[in-house]
Parts: sequence; C-alpha cells; structure tokens
Amino acid sequence: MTALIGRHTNKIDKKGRVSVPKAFRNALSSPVSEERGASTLFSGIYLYRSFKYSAIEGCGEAFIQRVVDSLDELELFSDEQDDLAITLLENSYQMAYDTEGRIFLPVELRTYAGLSDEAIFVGRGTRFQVWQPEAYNIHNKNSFERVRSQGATLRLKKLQEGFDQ
Amino acid sequence: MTALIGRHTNKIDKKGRVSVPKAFRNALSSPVSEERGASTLFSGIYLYRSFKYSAIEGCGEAFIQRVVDSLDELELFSDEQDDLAITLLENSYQMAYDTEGRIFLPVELRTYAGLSDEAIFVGRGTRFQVWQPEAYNIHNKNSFERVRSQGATLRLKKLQEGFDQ
DNA sequence: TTATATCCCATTGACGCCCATAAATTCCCA
DNA sequence: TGGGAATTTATGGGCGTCAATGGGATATAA
Repeated sequence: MTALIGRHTNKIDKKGRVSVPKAFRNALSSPVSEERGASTLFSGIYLYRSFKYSAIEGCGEAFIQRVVDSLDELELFSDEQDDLAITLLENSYQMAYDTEGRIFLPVELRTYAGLSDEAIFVGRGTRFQVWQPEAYNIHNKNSFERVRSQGATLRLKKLQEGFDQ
Repeated sequence: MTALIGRHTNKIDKKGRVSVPKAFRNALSSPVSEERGASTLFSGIYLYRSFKYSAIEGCGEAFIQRVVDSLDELELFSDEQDDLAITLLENSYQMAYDTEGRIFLPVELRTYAGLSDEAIFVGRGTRFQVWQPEAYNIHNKNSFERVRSQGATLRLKKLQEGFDQ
C-alpha cells in the first residue's frame, strides 16, 4: 500500500460533496480487498473530528478494523483503556464513495472544521486530514517554523555536547 | 459490512416502534447466516439495559451466541464473568424486525433510557447503544473531551502503533 | 370487546446513480 | 520540444430508488 502523502485542494459543492483525491483513494482502497476478500465490499472512507485540531481526520477500512480488533469483544464492562477506541468508533462517519469517488461531508464535521466551499486534503501516512485551506496554511506555517527552530536547537545542543567532551 | 460504527437518530412512533438503521441491520445480520445456517432464521436484535449507562445496549445473534458459548467453557472464565453472562441473558429482550426493519422498544428499556420520541443508535464495534439524544450528546461531549485531554499519551490496547495526532 | 402485535401500503425526502461538462494531466507526433 | 489530441480526474446537476416514517387493516391473546 502506498502511503498518504501530499496535499490536494478540492471544491465542496452545493450538495456538500467533495472529491476524495484519486491518489488517496488508491492508497486507501488496496489493503482492504487483499485482507478481507470481496465479501466486505465497502468502498469508502471513515471520517471523524480530529482530537487535536479544528480539522476532520480520515482513514480507510484497514485502520478502523484495527481499532475494532483492539477491543475485547466479549468484555461486558469496557475498561478505560478502551475509551479511545470506543470514542473513535462512536464518532466516526462511514462515508461511501459515489460513482465519481466523491463523499458527502457530514454537517457536524463541516462545522467543526469550519469548511465552506473548499477543503484541503493532507496526507499523514496511514491517515489524512481535511482542513479549511486558510486554517491549514496558518497551521502549517507555524508547524514548519516550530520544527525548523527545534531542529536548530537540537543542532545547537549537539554542538554544545560536543564541546563538553 | 462488519463493525457497527457511527450514529443514527431515528424517531419513535406512537406505537413505540423505531427503525433500526439499515447499516446496523446489515452489520448484524451477515455473520449469523454464515455461522449457523438457515435453521436459526431469526431476523432481529437483542436488547438489554446497559450496565454502565442510562441507555439501552444491543447486539446481534452472533454476540449472544458467543456469550452462551462462554458459559460452557468452564476453565476459561471466572464465576464473576459467568454471573455477568447469565445476568445478560436473563435481562435480554429478543426483538424481531417488522417488515420495514423496525423493532418495538420494550417499556422497561424505554423507561430505563429515558426515551420519548427520538432515539440515537450509537455503534461500538460489535455492539451498539440506544440513547435519549440529549443525554447522549452530554455523555459524548464528556468522553470526547476526556480523550482529547489525555492526548497523544493514550494508546490503543493490543495495538503496536500508538494513536498520535 | 380491549389491548397487543404483525402485516401491509402510502408518503416523503435524502441519497445514490447517472450523464454531461470542465479542467487537468499525460501522451504523442510533427 | 512545443503544442494539440486523448485519457483521466474533478465538478455540476437531474432523477429514480430506497430507507425512514405514519397510519390503517388484520390477526391473536387476555
């Protein structure tokens, strides 16, 4: 499976639909058919509110399946270890592609991410995020600067350590 | 269709009926027919009072069967777990779908969950819950915030890879 | 009968399916 | 190597189908 990498900006139409980038569809679809056979023929993705950002987070069948498997099926009292998995399942939307590879963006998620007429898909390896473009640019700028400065600090530290010895 | 995921809000009519979401019906029906053949052709679900919340909990034939089987495996489960399983079976209602995929909500369960004219079905992987919508929203808000505040430190059980943002 | 439950049909509104066009990318060839 | 032609992807919108809902008719039990 290819990883989810890069950014794609797509339009949200009046019906609230948005095309999932072809590259993402490819990356997300392959593992399912191999792992579970043609029986579970769900063609689509899972969306939920990011816990950290004002953005939507998404994943494919493979990831969700691992969340499901992490739960002990026969456990009648779920312990706190399961809270994350349960919360994730409860708050996820299973969105099927239409014939053209689009999905409908649930109102709750659109509102949460502040989406209006455009959305940027951002690859994050096994998962991806969907942001309001402006919000993402700001976030990305900050993240990049933070990484850059941290990198500088790290190099500095290494240098100091070197001097110590 | 494998796991129960996401939420669906449906109306409870004057007769006390409510539609079980199609996605849930699909997810609950498939494994039964495969495992047990056409002999046990029960088309419906099992409902019982949640041990933990003021909500109804539900499952399909497959899960109930697993609980039943767990009682026969003498060494594997503790007495406490057996008691739990028995209590579950004793308190479960077997509700059949009508022609349209609706079920009748037993008064005991409606009262327990404080249901009036609407009910929200919440997927939890192998099982689901039925809540009074307002009560669920409050509960979910708290759960979501708790997970959020615990942040990236939390890890999924049985999962090598952590769930980081 | 009264109450309870199952089946049947009728309505509606959302969503999936379809086609038609636009934009973008690749491919091909002069 | 520039620029079209062809293929693929993205976008827009109409329409039919089916899930959800409401209510009535019929069957069963108390």
